[in-house]
Amino acid sequence: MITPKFAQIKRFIIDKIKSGEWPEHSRIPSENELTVQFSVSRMTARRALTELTEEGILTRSQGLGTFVASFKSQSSLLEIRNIADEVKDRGGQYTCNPIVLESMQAIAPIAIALGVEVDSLVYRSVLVHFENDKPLQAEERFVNPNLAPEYLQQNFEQITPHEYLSQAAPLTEARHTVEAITPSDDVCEWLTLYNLEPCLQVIRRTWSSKGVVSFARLISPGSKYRLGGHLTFKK
Amino acid sequence: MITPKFAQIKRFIIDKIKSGEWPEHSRIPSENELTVQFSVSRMTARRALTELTEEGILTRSQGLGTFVASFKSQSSLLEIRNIADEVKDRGGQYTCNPIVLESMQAIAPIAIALGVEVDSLVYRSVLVHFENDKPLQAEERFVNPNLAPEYLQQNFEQITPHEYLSQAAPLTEARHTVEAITPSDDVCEWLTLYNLEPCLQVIRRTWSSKGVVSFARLISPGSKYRLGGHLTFKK
DNA sequence: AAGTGGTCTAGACCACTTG
DNA sequence: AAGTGGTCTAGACCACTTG
Repeated sequence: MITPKFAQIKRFIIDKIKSGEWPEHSRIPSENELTVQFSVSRMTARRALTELTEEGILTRSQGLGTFVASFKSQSSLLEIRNIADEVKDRGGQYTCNPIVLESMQAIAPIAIALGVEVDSLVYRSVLVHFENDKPLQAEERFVNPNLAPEYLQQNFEQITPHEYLSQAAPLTEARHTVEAITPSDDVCEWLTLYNLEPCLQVIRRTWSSKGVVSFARLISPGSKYRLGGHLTFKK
Repeated sequence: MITPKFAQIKRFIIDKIKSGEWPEHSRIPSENELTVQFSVSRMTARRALTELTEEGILTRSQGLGTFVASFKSQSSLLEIRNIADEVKDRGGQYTCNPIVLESMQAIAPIAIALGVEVDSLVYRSVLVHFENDKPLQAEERFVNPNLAPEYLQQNFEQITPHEYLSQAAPLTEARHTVEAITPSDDVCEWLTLYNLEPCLQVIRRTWSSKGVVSFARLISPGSKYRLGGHLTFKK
């Protein structure tokens, strides 16, 4: 099996919604109807509906049915933006300084995050993104070599890791955590921080259809970087 | 049935993690082991593990097992959640300590953020949210009195400002910025921080159909709070 | 009464990892 | 070879909403 059945049903529903055939707030087929239509068990149809509900695309009501949620509520607080574009968009001069580019043996937490075997080879890059020659963000990234075998051959002064990986293995999913940290010695060196200024750390795992592509720590001085977001609610 | 079985298993796992019995990154029982232990079907044990994984509490690897993820509190960047629910959902005891509840004259930045005239009266509240009697988040909020005239009469030990305002003036829109800061003296006092630990600050403006309802600063110790997010890409 | 979603069972086959 | 998580089946009973 290449694409799981529940994923096919999700795709089918998303396509109906995107095409406009199933408008906002309209009722969509019930679990039982999908069960017949796709010749699957109810648990499988249900999984598609449950996941789309968690993703904010559908809403469900016991006894009533399943409905298309409002489109507006789907905007995300954290867009995945390419930092080079971000800097250029606000008129800054973007440069990048690669510091490390290597293969290494994955210790357990990295192997687990990447979904590879412990001690297998993974790629690691460390680079610093500059805005107008001032360090804006340090990026330490671990890459699954199976999904991006030519990662180490790239010239990261020309293309950001995020740009390259988006081409090499199209993203299907990302998870992040955001926290405030005291920078480690490494980070202070990378960002040339002389004081222990609070830093904003984003940890991001990205998936393509074949699995986890990479696992990155993005660290920026608190005084120079913030994240912004915008949400709209239904009704 | 009062508490579903999958929820009981989730609670069991969370308790083990909170008690320290199952430390960070340790392996926890497999689906099959839980199946025996709780006399449930594998699908039910699996549901508990799947949901905890989506909540960022566990990580899973095919062939390897299921592991405890890091400890810090998580919240979704993609939705506006009520902090009381967030704490309760992970099995913590939620309490709230209101510190300030007053009307004041709006200085310029606050008046602008709220869309009212400079020097007009606005409401201000400061309260601290506790998880298991430890300060988790300080909240300083400025409220537009035209849209929530009875704000100061509420008992914020019973209902959070966010809950109350959601009822009083249904939200239509929110904007936030997230950044890492060094806590001010005020914040250190509110959170009883003795060191200048980096803090995560979320600034949030919320709108109802009639305008800006409130403007809040939510500040949490970096060691105790993180935001999490989950994105799915569509094609 | 009929349909909906919510929970659950007791199986099955599979891909993946480890000994 | 044995254990792990990932997908799936064909049923079941339930609470809830509607006609």
